[in-house]
Amino acid sequence: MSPRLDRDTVDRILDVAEHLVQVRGYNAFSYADVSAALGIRKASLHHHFATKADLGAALVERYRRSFLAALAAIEEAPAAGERLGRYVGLYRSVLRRQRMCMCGMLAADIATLPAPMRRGVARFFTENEAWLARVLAAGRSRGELHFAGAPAAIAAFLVSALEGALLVSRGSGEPAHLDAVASLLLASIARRPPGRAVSPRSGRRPLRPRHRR
Amino acid sequence: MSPRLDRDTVDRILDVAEHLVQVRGYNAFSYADVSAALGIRKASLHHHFATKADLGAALVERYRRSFLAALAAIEEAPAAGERLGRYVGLYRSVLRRQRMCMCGMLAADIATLPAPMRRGVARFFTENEAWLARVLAAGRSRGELHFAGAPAAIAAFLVSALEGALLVSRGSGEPAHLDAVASLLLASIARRPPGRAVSPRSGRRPLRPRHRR
DNA sequence: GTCTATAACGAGATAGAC
DNA sequence: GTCTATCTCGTTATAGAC
Repeated sequence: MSPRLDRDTVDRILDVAEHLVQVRGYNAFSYADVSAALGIRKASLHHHFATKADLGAALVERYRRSFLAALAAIEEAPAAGERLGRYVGLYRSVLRRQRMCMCGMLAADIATLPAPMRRGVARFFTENEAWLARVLAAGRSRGELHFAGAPAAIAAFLVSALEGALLVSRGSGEPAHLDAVASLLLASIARRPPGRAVSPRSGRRPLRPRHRR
Repeated sequence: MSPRLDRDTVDRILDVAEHLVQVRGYNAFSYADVSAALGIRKASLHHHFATKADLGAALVERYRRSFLAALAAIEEAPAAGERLGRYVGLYRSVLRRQRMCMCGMLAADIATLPAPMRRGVARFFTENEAWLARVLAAGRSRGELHFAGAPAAIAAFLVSALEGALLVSRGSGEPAHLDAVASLLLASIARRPPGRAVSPRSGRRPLRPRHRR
């Protein structure tokens, strides 16, 4: 009975566990940590998630779905540039909250994860890249974006750069790292301003902050 | 006495531990793992590294120095393009050996590391980027490379993209990921062919595989 | 659904013989 | 320098009362 309360507890457990994984990694958080944060006993946690592997699998599944939902929300923006800006914003927000992308963190832990978690992590990245590739392809065909090569390759590139920027920002203790990378990424793909004549050096300037005409 | 044998044992311990960290992370390897791999008892390991924190600090220090040495070796190549190619090759080699960059891995674990390790990891990234920035600046001033913006920003960008490519390659189970990213990176910085006139669309093409011309 | 209590194990670390 | 033996603690997990 009382499926409502049950649901809530499960969600609260997942919230805390997700945060812990994003900050400490899968192997450096325990039921005791979740227990302390929630004011609930370890044994009670096992009632909701029998094993840590079960908890981990639920964690990945929820994160993946919620990320996909965020991507779907971004598609409501009509302009490709806006979509990319918001996509990058997802990563900025992760860093602002002093976390790592949960699946990026789990990618580091991959060798130690149970198989269902590994599959979920792989799926997160392939779906993430597939979505990006669609946005890129649509944006280019509408003349809103400018890049050469396969959208899938650029998508892989964007995901790598953003995940890496989160990682290096943590490692170097320099949060501005991500902003520098994000600016370069967006500028290198944004449409060149159409009014601008082709000056000899107009070639490539991956640096300027976006918007601007 | 017998400092020779001592040295060797220390090195073998560090070799095994480094591998374990690159594959499993700092929190998912133990003295028991090293012990088993080396055929030496746990207590003997403690003779060489009193605590895991000591072992970890030595690990970071050695990795950082050895990476710097690899960078110094790369500088023997006179051409900037060649230097960058070899730099990217360092990352390719890590992936080929089915590992993660050790400091990239430790960047994920950063919240759980003892302070000396954290400092070593941060230093690894700043030195790494500083070296790259120098290579980029020199290459551009000699007309061998082509990019806009501060070399330091591009350096941060390259490191992020490569670390991220290693990470995502692991997470997605798709090793080709890194190759795609590496090609895009090198192409976006390589010198534009001088013979080529400035065509209306020559603007920006971060995409095409280098050489050609 | 939550609790207390406890089992079973592996981790990092130490003492002291050889 | 390496060993055996042992300690202490934290971890995942279970049993069974409330």
